[in-house]
Amino acid sequence: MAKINPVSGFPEWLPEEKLIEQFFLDTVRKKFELYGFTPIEPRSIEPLDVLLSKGDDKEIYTLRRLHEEDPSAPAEFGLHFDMTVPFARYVQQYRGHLNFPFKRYQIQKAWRGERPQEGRYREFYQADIDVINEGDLPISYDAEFPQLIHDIISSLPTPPVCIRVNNRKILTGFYQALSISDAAGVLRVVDKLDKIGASAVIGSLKDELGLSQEQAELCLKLGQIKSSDLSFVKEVQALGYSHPTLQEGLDELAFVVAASQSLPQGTLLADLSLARGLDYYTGTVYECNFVGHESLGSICGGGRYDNLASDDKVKLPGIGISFGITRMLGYLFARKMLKANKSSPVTVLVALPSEEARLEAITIANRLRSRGISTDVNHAAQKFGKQIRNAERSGVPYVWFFTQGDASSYELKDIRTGEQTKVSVETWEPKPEDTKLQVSLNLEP
RNA sequence: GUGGCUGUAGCUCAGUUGGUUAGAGCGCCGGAUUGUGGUUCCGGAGGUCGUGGGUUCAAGACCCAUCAGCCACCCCA
Repeated sequence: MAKINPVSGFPEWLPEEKLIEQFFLDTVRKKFELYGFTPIEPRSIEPLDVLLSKGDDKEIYTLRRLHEEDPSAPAEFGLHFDMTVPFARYVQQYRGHLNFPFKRYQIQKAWRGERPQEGRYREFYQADIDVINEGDLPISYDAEFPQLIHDIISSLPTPPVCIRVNNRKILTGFYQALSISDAAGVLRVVDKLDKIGASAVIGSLKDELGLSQEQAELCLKLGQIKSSDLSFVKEVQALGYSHPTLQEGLDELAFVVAASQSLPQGTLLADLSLARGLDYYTGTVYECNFVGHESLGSICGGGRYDNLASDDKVKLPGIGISFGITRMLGYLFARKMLKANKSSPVTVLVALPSEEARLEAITIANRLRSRGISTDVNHAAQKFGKQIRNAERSGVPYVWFFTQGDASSYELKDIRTGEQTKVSVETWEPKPEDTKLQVSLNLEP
């Protein structure tokens, strides 16, 4: 092998980190199933025209064969950059085999060619849930997602989440009432309010989009409205403009906010500057941050799309959100904020007293394994001190000692307490906390 | 994709205006401790200074390119 180097944007975890990642993925998966979502795993590649169908400004990794007949021909396939667009294709393709409303989850890697930095990678896990229906999808589905997001984040060893929510109809309806034609442009600018500030938003709206001073100020005022309860409705109405789409959006957002009032204070915030990507969202949009770690950016986001999977005859509206698992982990790992109780799946290390005793050690290990206890045999007949140290370094909680040919000699040392007791290979059981990976959040550093 | 900062042992970092054999702490390995870890003490290994090229009598220090990490833009998980 030639030079070994990392590849920019393609993170690789160490074993302890991978165990933690697996813990995150498992936790999320169980919650998804708890809420009634069913797994699918569409292929990682899509025809380029599918990937580009909702916008052509994507940074896509394309795919080609080394021995292609015509190496200069344009690539036909690309790696998917999210789960939603391929899901829409999947639903259309298998519609006859699916039951609606179809609630599915996908936990897969996605690839984007963007320039990497912390929290932004070229290869990363997304944990994605969507519900899609034929005909109409009631607003009550929109209202379920904040509860679900809060439940999932609460079950992970991360900082608490703040879920910001908005409805695109409020923004587009309001802009129509103001006779603004370039709604998408305004969305893009107002979405940056938190980052660039009020005066820069006004400036961009006027200089780049040609809005009048009055239009720009009204767009800004709308975007500055935030509330954790229903008071945003009156604030919007106080601006003095009405439009059917605007009213529809207000009603929907009010429903979502009202349904989420049982969440802890500060978890849900109606934020009328929130717009998100321009490609397919048509109604409710969500975006989530870790409280106190806003610089990381959004760790979960999504929304409602009414037209993504629809064709001329049948409407297939859907709502989906995606959790940025790799983004969270990269950030938490870099700050050493995650602590695990073990760094190896092994529960028991059988100490090897001599090379001649190896077969017996393997027999002991296999007995334990047959009862579901993850067991390893030390690789060499080292001094016991070293064997204990090996266990300690791998995060293995127990070391099993025996004298060759003497089944009554079995003793088990808990290396966390130093305690050593006589045990039987047929009856000893580890405590649940010994076998189960536990990850905790360390906010101190 | 655009712009900026950074890159010296496994890790965190020193390294004078370019000058001979590149250092420290932690970690790692061995021993004290003759088969039961974590403390202490003693000893040891480990670096073509990210990589490639250039300037110079001389480059870890300067220049160029490239790769990687981070930051801002862009976009979003």
